[in-house]
Amino acid sequence: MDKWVLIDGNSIIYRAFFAMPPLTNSAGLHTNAVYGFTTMLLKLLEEEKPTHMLVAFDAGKVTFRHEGYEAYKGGREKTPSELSEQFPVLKELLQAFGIAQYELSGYEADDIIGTLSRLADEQGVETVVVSGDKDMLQLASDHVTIALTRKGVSEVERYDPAEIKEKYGLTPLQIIDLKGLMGDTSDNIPGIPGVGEKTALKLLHEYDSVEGVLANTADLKGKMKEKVETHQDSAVMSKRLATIFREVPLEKSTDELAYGGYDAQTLADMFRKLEFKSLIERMALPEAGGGADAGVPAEAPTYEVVSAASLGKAELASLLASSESVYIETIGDNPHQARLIGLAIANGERIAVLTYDDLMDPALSAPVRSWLEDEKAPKRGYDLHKAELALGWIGISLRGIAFDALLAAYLLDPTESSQTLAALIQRHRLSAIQTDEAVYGKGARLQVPEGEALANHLAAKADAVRRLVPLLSEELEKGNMTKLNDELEQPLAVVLAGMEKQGIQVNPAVLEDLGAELEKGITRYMSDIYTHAGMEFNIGSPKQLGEVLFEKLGLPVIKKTKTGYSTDAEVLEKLEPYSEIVKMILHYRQLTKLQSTYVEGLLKEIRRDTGKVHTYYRQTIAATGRLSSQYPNLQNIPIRLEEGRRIRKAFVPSEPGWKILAADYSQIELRVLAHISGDEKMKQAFIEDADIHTKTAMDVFGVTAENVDANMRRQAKAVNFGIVYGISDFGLSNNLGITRKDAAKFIEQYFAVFEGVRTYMDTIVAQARQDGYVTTLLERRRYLPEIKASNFNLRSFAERTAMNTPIQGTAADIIKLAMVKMDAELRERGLRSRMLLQVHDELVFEVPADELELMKTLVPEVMESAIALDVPLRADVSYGDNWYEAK
DNA sequence: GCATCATGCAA
DNA sequence: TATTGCATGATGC
Repeated sequence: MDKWVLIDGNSIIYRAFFAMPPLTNSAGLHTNAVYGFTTMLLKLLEEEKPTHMLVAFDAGKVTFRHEGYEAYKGGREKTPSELSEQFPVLKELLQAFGIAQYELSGYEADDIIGTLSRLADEQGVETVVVSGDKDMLQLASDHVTIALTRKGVSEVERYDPAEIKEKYGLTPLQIIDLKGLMGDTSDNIPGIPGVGEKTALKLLHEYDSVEGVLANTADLKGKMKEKVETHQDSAVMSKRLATIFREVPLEKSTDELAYGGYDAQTLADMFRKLEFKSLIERMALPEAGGGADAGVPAEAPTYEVVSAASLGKAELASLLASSESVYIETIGDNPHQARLIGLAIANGERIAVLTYDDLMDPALSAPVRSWLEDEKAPKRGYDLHKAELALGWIGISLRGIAFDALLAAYLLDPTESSQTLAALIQRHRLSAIQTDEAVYGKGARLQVPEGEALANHLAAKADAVRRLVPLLSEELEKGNMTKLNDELEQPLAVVLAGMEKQGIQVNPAVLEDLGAELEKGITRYMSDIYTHAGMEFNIGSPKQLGEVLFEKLGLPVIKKTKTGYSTDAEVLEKLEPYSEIVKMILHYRQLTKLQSTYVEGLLKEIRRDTGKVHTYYRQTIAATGRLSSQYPNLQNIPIRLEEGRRIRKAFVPSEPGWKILAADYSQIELRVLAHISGDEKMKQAFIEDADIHTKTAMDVFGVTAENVDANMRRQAKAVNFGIVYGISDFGLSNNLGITRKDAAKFIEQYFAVFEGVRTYMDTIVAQARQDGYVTTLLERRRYLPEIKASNFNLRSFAERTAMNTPIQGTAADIIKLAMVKMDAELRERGLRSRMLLQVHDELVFEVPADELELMKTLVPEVMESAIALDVPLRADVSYGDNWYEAK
């Protein structure tokens, strides 16, 4: 049985372009639309198993539809160059897939598809038409189903005539009448002005067709009658424009559409050119390519893989002494619970592999263990931070970390989504290694091989590190980041591991009591909400909640998400006046959030044996240079509302009589801004240690300190925040609930006062445009390729990022410096106090009573002197019996 | 089982 | 259509 799949190429590539995040290969070619198209193709091939396939394209600019209506498809924005450059690529890709493509001068893709689907219908061939355009529904029939893309491209929704009937109450052909009445702004088809989908459907249910409506205008009333009568011609013309022409003189026989599968080698070469690594992986395409610029194939290893067990004592000792790299393998995302798989130690010719079992055999592993723990034996590796934790939990302390390829790769491009070894190797055009997923599988299918397969993979990774180290070092040097790496990030990794291993004590009783209290509140609100709604439903489901609020109770819809009604807190606050249920829902949300994320979530993370939680700070995630925190995230523990703030009472010292001491930078980001912009007015404010938001209000509103009221200060504060985030009038207006015009006025007034800030913002954007990147005070770098995009949204985002990253990133640099210095201070002074947490602008310690007075001065001193700026840095310190009290 | 979405917490 | 993150429950494949 034949099965045809007909694809509307133009429609799908457009959808793909706007649905996919920007993506370029290393040659700078945009590939996102082609990527999206490809994922859709793969899905179709798998699900439909077509015998015949065709991708149709529009040809030329003028089609028969323009005869008599020149404005057809007028008013469309020009295709962005980022997309138009992908058309030839797509056509090449289709060739590689072996899929037929067709275009015919004077006709659009949908006419070609219309004609072919008519033939399919006549011959009774099962056919699927794929498009993003609802017009295509008119082609549906007993044999032809229409697959419309839905959110993204790879997901489609299928329609046969019955489903169209169900959804619209129309036959496929009536879809044409629908468009005749309602028009289509994207094609510049007018329809009847003022008639939208709702009205059009109502009319069609009554009168069947455009002609039917026009013949019965007498039945209509008022405005509606007037509109329909005035725009009769328009409706008729619109219907004509919307009608897909199904008699195109095809110069192609349907035999030419036969699909015989793709050639794996050809496709792999194409994917490599596009750098679709994940797809090569997913489809298990061959590694080596025949093409000129195909990826670098895996070469025969230049090293010998040996089991450490098979080496003589002397041989092993000499290999360790001359080691060039080490790779330590763990499985599991949380390094505190990760399973240590094994390790490989490489010098040029020989790579020794130890499995976990080998490592647990004291006789065998003693020399390796002492090498790992030897501060003087330099280790060059990959993600040694994680390795240090995993080793730490089995009683081995990793010392002497000299270079970390992951950290270096992050500094070289902190936005790169994949920093895996396989990806790094490929980016540097070194001979390929297998991905972890290919070797281990993932999720439920995760299976670590034994013996040689595992040894070879570990060895390949150790070898990969060995080859990457000199390349990455050199690139760091070129980017002026050697010092940042060697003196800040690398030492910090060790400091972080120490903090993480130490952990922070959590008192479960505090959480359990709070949990019991929350439970009561949750039960109460739940029953109140059910009573008020007149039914029971899952309040936690935005979908069900939306149905209750907006359909059952009829509250006004404020905002929509891409899947339905929005019910977020911002929306609910606007709905408060309409129904008492809204406030209950807000309270319910607040309590359940605390219960599930903070009470239950935190309890789950407490180690049974020690009563502590051990977070994992990730040093290679945030594009700005900040840390992030996982398992649990201790950087988002509630503080703003009292109810949530009480969670902090559970964080206590791990030794009796000790205190929790916390110190936070005051206004560090605005101080950084004052420094890097050099704005005199702002610098002066900090030199005087003024309240910056009040000072801003005074200057922007032109009043004296006494005349700054709370509202003025609040607005000034919002503007200051906006400045740090890369301001836009839209963003500020949204935040302050004022018009965009007023917001723009505010910003203008602000810039009139802080001229240096304006100059800085202009300069940094220009610089980003010129260099392609921005830097922080310590030369941390972030590339912003989209600063040159023609797409307004992409470009604006890049511009805001250019403004924000040097500020947020420099603040991150500074607290990281303070952490490294603080750690050294504690050591050198032989103090027992321990640094436990970092929360972006705050450091948290546990401190014995006899060190409290010293630490109260030492911590802020170290933080304030971490770096000298043109304005003073200020850190406020506080302490108490738990984190809540340290406020 | 897995990915994605909506939501909300922090700086 | 304001910057950077992470965890949760619901949902749909």
